[in-house]
Amino acid sequence: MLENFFGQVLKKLREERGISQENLGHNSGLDRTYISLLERGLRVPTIVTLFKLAKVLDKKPSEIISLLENLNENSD
Amino acid sequence: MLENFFGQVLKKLREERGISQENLGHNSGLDRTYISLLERGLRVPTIVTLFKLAKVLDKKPSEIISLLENLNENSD
DNA sequence: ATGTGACTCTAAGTCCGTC
DNA sequence: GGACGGACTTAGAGTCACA
Repeated sequence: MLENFFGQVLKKLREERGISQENLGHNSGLDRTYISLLERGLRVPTIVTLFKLAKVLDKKPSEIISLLENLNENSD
Repeated sequence: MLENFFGQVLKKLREERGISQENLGHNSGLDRTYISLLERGLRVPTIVTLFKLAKVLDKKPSEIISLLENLNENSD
């Protein structure tokens, strides 16, 4: 369920920044609808995409992965 | 050059564990030739693949990403 | 401002092999 | 044991129209 966890984390971080999917998409060079796919767990990003998103969210990529680890531990 | 950095890190961690590409591939459920592609910087993994590799390498996925960040900072 | 379906295109990942 | 190639299948990257 890593896709879903990533989606949850992404949405949470985005909302913490108070920006829209549209804004995040634009500033990371990704399509708005693609952000939507990620947040709904319908896509799993490559690490390149992870780095792009992290930059706009003002987080280290490793911090985002770390959040994922926490969710992932309590589930398999 | 994120692909190249990931390849370097992967190779380093694998050799530290003293296992072959074949072994890493088998234990992570990935193809041996794909491990080779990753190490040579010809492919970039998804985060799902990252988690699979990290497990066999006995590292946290975030630790691996962290190593990447260090390499990446001094280059763009 | 977002969800969703229906795409196309490219890259992830596999499987065969040779050197 | 690993580099490298070809041919392949699957899934991510990226876009658009519409609700």
